[in-house]
Amino acid sequence: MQTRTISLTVSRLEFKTLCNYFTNLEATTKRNEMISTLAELFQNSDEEEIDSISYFLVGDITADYKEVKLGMGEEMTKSSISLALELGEDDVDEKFQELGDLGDLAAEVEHGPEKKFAEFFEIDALTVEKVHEGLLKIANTSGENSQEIMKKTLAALLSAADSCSRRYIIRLVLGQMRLGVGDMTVLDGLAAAFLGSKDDRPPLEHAYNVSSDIGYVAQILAKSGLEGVKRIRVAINRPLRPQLAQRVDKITEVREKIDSDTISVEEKYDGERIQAHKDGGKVRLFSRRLNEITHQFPEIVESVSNHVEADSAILDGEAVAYDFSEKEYFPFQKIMNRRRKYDIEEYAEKIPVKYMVFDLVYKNGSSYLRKNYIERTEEMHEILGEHDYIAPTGRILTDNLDEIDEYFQDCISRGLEGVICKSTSSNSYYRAGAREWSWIKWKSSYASELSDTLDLVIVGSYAGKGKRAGTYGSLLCASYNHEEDIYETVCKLGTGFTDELLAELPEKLSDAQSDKKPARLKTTENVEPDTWFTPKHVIEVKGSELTESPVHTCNWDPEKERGLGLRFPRFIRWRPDKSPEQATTTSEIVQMREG
DNA sequence: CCTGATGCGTC
DNA sequence: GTCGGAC
DNA sequence: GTCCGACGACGCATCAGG
Repeated sequence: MQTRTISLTVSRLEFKTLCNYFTNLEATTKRNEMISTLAELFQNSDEEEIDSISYFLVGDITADYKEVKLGMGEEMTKSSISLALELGEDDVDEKFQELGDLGDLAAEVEHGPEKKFAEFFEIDALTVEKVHEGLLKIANTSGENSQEIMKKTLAALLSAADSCSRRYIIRLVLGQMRLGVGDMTVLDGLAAAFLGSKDDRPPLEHAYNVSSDIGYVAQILAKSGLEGVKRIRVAINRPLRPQLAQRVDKITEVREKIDSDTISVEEKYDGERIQAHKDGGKVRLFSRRLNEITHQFPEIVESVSNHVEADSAILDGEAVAYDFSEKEYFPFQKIMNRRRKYDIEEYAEKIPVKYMVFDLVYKNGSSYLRKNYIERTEEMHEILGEHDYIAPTGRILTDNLDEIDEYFQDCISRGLEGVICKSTSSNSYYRAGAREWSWIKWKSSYASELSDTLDLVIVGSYAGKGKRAGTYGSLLCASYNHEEDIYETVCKLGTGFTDELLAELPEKLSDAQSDKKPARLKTTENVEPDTWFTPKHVIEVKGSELTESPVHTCNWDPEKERGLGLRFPRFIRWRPDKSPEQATTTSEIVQMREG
C-alpha cells in the first residue's frame, strides 16, 4: 500500500455564504441581475469547488449522465426533516401543503438541534464540500437499512445547518433549487465572470453541449481559461446533449419557420431517443438524458456493431417497439417494458425494437457537428443499410407544403406519431442541446381534428408546490359512466391554466368542496387527492391519446385491473354550460379509443 | 417470500 | 411530454 | 425566441415490513 501526502486544497467556502447567493438569485426574475450575481459568485469561487457550485445551482450534484442518484424523494425527505427538527409527521404534511416547499419548511422551523447524528455523518464545519460529500454519501447508500441511513445522514446535515442552509440542503436533495437559474443562465454567469460578458457564452455553451457536464466546463474555464474550454470536443463514449425540435400548431408555420427551400420531412416514431456510440467493436447506448442504457437493447448493440460501416461513429435515432409478424409499430407503453435490468433477453424477443437512425454526428475520428444536414445524412445512408433491427429513418425531401401534409397523413395512417421537418440549408448543423427552428415537430395530436378533447368533471385537487404554493397544483378529473351513474377518473390535470385562472380556482371550486370522497366516484387506492369535490364543475381537457391505466378507473376492467388514462392532459377551458351528467361519458371515451 | 410505498426516468 | 410567464 | 419551472401518465427497481 502506498501512502502519499496530498496537498489538501483548503477551499473552505462556507455553505452558508453560498446560500446568500442563492437567496439573492431567488429574489429576482431578471436574468441580467442573476447573471451579475452569478459572475460575482464565480469570481469568488475556488477552482476546486466551482464544479460543485455549478451543479448545485442547477439542482444537481454531478453531471446528469453520471449514475449518481440520491434515492431520496419527497417522502423520505419529509421523514428526515421530522427526525432532525423534531416535528411530527402530520405537522410536516400540513405545513408542506401550506408552503409548497420542503426547503422553506425546514428553514421555518425553529430548532436548536439536540442530536447531531454524528455517527452517520460527522461535520465540523458546514462547507460547500462538506454538503457535497454528504449528498454523495446519501447517493452511495444502498441495501438493507439504507433508508434509515440516508434519512439520518440528511438529518446530520440539517442539524449542522442554519435556517437558510437547511432550505437549500433540502432543495438539493430534491433536485429542485427553484432559483430561476438553469444551465443556460449558469453559462451566462460563467461567461460574465471569466470572459467579460454574457455575450461570450457561445464557446462555453458548445463545450457544455458536447461534454454534457456543466461542472466540468466551469472548472476547465476556471483553471485553463477559454483555451482549455476550446479543447473540449465531441468524443466517443461521452454522450452529447441531443438536439431537440420546436413544435408548431399549424402545418403552414413550417414553411415560415424553416430557412431552406427544401425541407426534409422525417417519420416521427413514438419510442425512445437513443444515441449510439460505436468504438471499434464496442457499442454503448445513451438515453435522451444521457443515461447509459446499453444493456437494455442487445439487438441494437448488435446491429450497430455489425451493420454500421465505420470504425467509430456516433448515431442519433429513435428506438421503437416493432411487431415483426404484423409489420406494425407497438404503442409507446410497450417499449417501456424494455426499460429493465432483468429478463432482458426474454423481453427482447417478446418486444423487439427497431433503431431508426436519423443522424450521424461523428465518424472515424471526425466531428460532423459542423456538416450540414444533407452531408451528414448522406454519409449516414452510406454507412447504414436496412436490416432487421436498424434502419435509416424514412423521409422525403420536398419544397411543397401539400406534399408535407400528404406525407404526414401517410405517416399517421401507418401508426406513426407524426413528422419532424428539418432544414436542409447550408448551415443546418447538428446543434447539440438546442431546441431550435431547424427541427420542427408536427404531431397528429396537435391537429384538433385528430386529438381527443374531453369534458371532464372535477372531483379532487392536489396542493400546489413552488410557484403554485397556496393554490392547486392539479385537479383530479373524471368521466361520467351513465350506465352505472358513477364518475370514473381519467387523469390529473396540472397544465394549461393561466396564473389568473389558477389563483381563482380555490374560490371557484369552493362550493363543491367536500370532506369525504364523493359517494358516486370510483377510484383506485393510489389516487388520494388533498381535497375532494362533489361532481359539479366541468372543464374541457385535451390529450394526445388514451392509454391503458393501472390507476385510473375509467372503463375499469377488474380482471386486467386496468382502466383508461389520458396521456399529456392539458386544460383548455371552463365549461359552465355543462352539468356533470353532460360530461364526456365513459362509453364515449371507449369509442374514441377504438377509433 | 411477497407486496406496497417510494423514487426515477421515459415520453 | 405540455404549458404559461418573464425577459 | 429563449429560458425556466409548474405540472401529466406510466413502467421498472429498490427497500421496508409483514
